[in-house]
Amino acid sequence: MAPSPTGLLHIGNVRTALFNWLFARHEGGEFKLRIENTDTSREVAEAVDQIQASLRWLGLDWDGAHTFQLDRMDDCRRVADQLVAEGKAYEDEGAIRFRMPDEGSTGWDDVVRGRVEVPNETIEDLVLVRSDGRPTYNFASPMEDVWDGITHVIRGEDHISNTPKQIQIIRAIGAELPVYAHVPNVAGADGKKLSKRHGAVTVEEFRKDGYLPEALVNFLALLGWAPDGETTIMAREELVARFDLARVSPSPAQFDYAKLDWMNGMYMRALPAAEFAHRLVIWLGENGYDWDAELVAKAAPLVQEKIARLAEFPAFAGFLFGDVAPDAAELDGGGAMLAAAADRLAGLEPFTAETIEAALRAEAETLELKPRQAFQPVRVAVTGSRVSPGLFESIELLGREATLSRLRAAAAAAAA
RNA sequence: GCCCCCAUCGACUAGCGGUCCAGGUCGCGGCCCUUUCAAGGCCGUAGCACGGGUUCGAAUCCCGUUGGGGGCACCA
Repeated sequence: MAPSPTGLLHIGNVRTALFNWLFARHEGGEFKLRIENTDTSREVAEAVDQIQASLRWLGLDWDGAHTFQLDRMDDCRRVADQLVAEGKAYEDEGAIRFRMPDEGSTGWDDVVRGRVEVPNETIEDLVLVRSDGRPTYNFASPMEDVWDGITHVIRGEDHISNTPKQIQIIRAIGAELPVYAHVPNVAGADGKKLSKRHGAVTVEEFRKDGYLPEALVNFLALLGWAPDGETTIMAREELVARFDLARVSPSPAQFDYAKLDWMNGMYMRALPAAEFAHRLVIWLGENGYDWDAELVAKAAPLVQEKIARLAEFPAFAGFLFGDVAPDAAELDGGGAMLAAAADRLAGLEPFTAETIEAALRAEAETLELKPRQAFQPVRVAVTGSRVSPGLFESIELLGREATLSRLRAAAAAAAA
């Protein structure tokens, strides 16, 4: 994988990186991380650390230390001089340009696209070394592929037009060509390049939105690849075991956030309760919520089946961690039920979901209310919302004291 | 303008000449379950871009059209 250190990792690049990683792990090869920093003017200081943090979070581990393209500046310079000496390149206003052939064509067998052939007359003499001595990407990149013994170059389809240029350079120095595979782009719902206006695009944003890395990886793997058309949920090991570069589709895929949400929900529900609670605690901590970890752990089982992303937790279970402000209009004339519920719960022993449910159902019957009519005002009063985790479990967790004060305040508001 | 790439339900895809009046998943609609919301179960909706070939036979092969994407930097 060869990102340029210009900012946060884009999800489209991650998908490409994932294909590289899956391929390398499946084949028992190595996955290398190279930072392409020959454009010093666009470099962002923290980018390298951020890129590595994102890859680690996703579990895409690379082999050996990461390398910097600019470190090969002198080596590139030497090769360029050699090419000039051989007449294969020439100086041009302080820069060095490669002499592209004018006739014939340059082609390769792309693993995902098949044979690609480009007429040489459409390829310009490209700059190898800038007038300030720094090599360009199109020169340094193939050179590094050769020096690092890269066997497979798996990259985005935007590099297709660079490939014949890089092939010509590698041929000029008499080295062996790597295998090329150009994977399709990832587009937004409108078919255009995935960008901010479509939603989250950087790994950090997905993390902040509460997606699980294993769900994101599973989803991304299916963007342009499928093992058989039937299997959808696949753990990391299964993805590695079944991944096949040749089965990657050549047509671009649209990023479907709704399907990602569904898949993330599947992964969250499949987590052991303790692990789910742990993830919640971590996420809350990373996102500025200073909530009691023990209470979070107790609330976790109540929400595990009901939310699709960790970030939904605060809105859904926040009533356990702070005051609520129910909308009087939503109490829906439940004054009698609210007051009676408070009375019933006041002396209830033990105070458990089971006994709470029995008490409230008994009251509903007394008042001749349907469950829905009876419980909804109570839910609004206690949780501050018409949508919440299970009512009785929520009340038990909230505790008698807070529940009674909320019920009484709401009863008063409903009566007013 | 030139070069390259792509084309199956709204989306992701299976399909690599007959077993496809096209299968799976998401979404969407309906029903069931139900204290809300979800989850879960059942049922349903919807597609081979178009036109020519090749062939006994085409979603599958070839050509063209149309549509979409990418690239034409001393960016990567």
